[in-house]
Amino acid sequence: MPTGRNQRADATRNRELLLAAAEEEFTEKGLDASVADIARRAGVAKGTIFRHFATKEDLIAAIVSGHFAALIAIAERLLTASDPGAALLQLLTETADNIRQNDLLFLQSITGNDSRVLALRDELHATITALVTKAQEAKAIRPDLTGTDVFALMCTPVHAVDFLPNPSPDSWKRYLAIIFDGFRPEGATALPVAAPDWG
Amino acid sequence: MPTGRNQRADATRNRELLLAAAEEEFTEKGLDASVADIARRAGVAKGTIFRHFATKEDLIAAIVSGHFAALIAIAERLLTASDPGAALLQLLTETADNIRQNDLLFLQSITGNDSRVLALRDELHATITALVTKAQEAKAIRPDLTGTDVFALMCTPVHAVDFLPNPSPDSWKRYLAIIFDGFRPEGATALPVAAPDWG
Amino acid sequence: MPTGRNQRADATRNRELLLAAAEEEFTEKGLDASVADIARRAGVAKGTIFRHFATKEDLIAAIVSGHFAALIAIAERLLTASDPGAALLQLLTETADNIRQNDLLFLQSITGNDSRVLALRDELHATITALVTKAQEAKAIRPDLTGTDVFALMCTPVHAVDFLPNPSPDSWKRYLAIIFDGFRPEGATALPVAAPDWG
Amino acid sequence: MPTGRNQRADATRNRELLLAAAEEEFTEKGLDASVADIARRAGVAKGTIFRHFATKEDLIAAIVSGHFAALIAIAERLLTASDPGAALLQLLTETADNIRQNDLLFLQSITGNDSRVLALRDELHATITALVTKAQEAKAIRPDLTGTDVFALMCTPVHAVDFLPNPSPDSWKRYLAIIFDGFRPEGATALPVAAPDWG
DNA sequence: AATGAATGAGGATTCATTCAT
DNA sequence: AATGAATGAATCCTCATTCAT
Repeated sequence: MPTGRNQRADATRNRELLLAAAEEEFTEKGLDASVADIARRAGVAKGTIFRHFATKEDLIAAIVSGHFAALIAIAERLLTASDPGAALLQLLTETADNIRQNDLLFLQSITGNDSRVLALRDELHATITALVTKAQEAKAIRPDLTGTDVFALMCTPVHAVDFLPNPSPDSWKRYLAIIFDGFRPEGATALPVAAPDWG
Repeated sequence: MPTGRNQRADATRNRELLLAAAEEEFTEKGLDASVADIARRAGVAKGTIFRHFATKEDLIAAIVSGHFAALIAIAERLLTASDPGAALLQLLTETADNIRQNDLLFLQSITGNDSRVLALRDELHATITALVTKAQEAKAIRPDLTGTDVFALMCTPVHAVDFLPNPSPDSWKRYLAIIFDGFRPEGATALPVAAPDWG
Repeated sequence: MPTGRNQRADATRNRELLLAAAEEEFTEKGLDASVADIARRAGVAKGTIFRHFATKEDLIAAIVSGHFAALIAIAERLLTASDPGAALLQLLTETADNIRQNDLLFLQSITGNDSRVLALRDELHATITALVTKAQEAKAIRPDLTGTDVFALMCTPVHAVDFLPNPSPDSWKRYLAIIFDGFRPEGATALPVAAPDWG
Repeated sequence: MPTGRNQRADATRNRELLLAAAEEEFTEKGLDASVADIARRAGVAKGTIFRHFATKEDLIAAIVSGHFAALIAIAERLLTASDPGAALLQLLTETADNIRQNDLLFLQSITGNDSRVLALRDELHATITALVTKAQEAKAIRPDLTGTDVFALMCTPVHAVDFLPNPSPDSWKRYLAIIFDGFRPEGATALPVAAPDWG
């Protein structure tokens, strides 16, 4: 016996289906994935997509927001870890793993105006910065590194894999290890340019 | 009255104009830059573009080929340098600098079928591998690194900058330095996964 | 707990709310006013509108019917006035005033098939014809004018205002006066074409 | 042997075909006539319409402009007539005749921002005002009438016909005669409202 | 070889209407 | 009776590509 609650449950399910379908389509076809294809993949009518997301851009913002939120959760959890250096490496590992399945990095380019996305991005940046500071106090990473640097480099291991002819699903771990080795405090080269501002 | 020779000269010039205009447009607007805008920027008619490049994809392949060729030239020149470690760093620096001006990375996604582009990419990969080997023989970089690894990581300094809210034009130098620090042989962490195959 | 009676009362109220909201929306946005906006303005769900009016066209027909009914009431009241000429002018004045607030003229274009609207229109035409005849018997207006003529010209004062760059709300009175001056019997020009048939 | 000139001639012809088709479609279906239908009627592809008119609104502006230009030509020609009163009547006659075939009055509603249309409208208004002044100096029409009044009333004879169940193509002449009788100077009623401003 | 007009498939979005709850 | 989610046809417009000149 379906209640009003059930109806809402159906709509919620459609929303999830759409987000999932959109992620897959965007991953496969990039930003030009069509709303029609997303709807088809989700098994709903084209119009339904606009009930849930007023605009294609809104849909993208929702996806990006979801990922940022997930990354924030990861980072906050790691903030209480006992070994700050390991925690930072763990953050980068989980981040890359989260991103690896759906490389939505390019989606960010469109969400530059969405205040919700921007707020989440700032929050993630702040949490990462806190983690970086802790790791530096523990002398686990080089002292000239900033949270902004880590934020910028966070996705590069996954991205590096994209330039390979036959990307294997695990190679990002290799590139993360190399980059993290660049974070070591011992024998670090003096950096040629000052750290970029965040805001 | 233009002679056959002159006409050919004009056509060649148009080709160059179109390639230059296309690079600028793609840099500014990404893959969605329109053929019409490129033609307008080059100062030729829309139809002319298709006389030179059968397809928008062909045009992109031509651009990407040009950049690969430039990178190959750089790499080959550095092959004869006396300090192989410095040469490798120099390669990555010049590559990033070359890319920074016209980020054509996204263009690669489309050229996966173009045999000319693939051949050039293979050639670049081979030259980089030779440089890497020399640097390893000189013990300038860690021995577990492969040419494929360097190829994959080559663009990441530039890409990292794209994730910053206010990208400053020089920040890639900072990220290249950090990543290159990860190439140091001393105290390198054992890499968790094997190097990916190239072909 | 609403009883059957209460529910019916609610439904009636909803119908009125919808009609009022629809008039406002149509006035503001023309025929393209959306059913969704009307529902929102009325404070009911979109589905409810279709319980009351099977079709958007039906809703429009209901509005037009209401206005025709109002005009009929005005005309019938004036049928008993002592000065038939003044009564005719009064009819045109009240009509224009009624129309001015909600220009529903454009709505008529759609209701050409609705028998209820057509019947009301015929009734209004008949009443106007009676008023015209009385005015002619009193020699207040030119004898070659027909009820059909007056019906046709009835809305023109309001419409004339629409062609002005800055319409002022009272200008229709000016145009009604001018047109009504064309109704004067003295010195009337012979009309070049016969009066149109009504049905 | 077709030259560049011929090609241009073809394009010009398509432009005319499109304008004609658009007028017919708009006349039949109102502002909601679809671009696709217009293209089909003109016998060209949908895309062609946008080569000639960047926007549906632009197309409408072109139509309205054409009509305003025609009316201006009529008015200017009549400015030199010997009998100014007859000239004014003639203007209204030719205007109505011009408009009768394609009632594009409603199209004006959309062109409120198009400076070209606005300029033509102002020019027409000015010319009409000149004609009115001349007619008043000749005591052919009432002295309290303005060019703005005539502009506003210009289309009403045609519009009146639209409210008839079976509009006959000539009835507008009847309504023009009636309205023009309202312009007579003798026995004119004092107008209840001041003449509206133009700009 | 160059031009630019024409083509038509494809894209995002809107909206009247239907339907499950 | 009311709700609001889902539908899918229709709309304006864009753009790579073709073609007549």
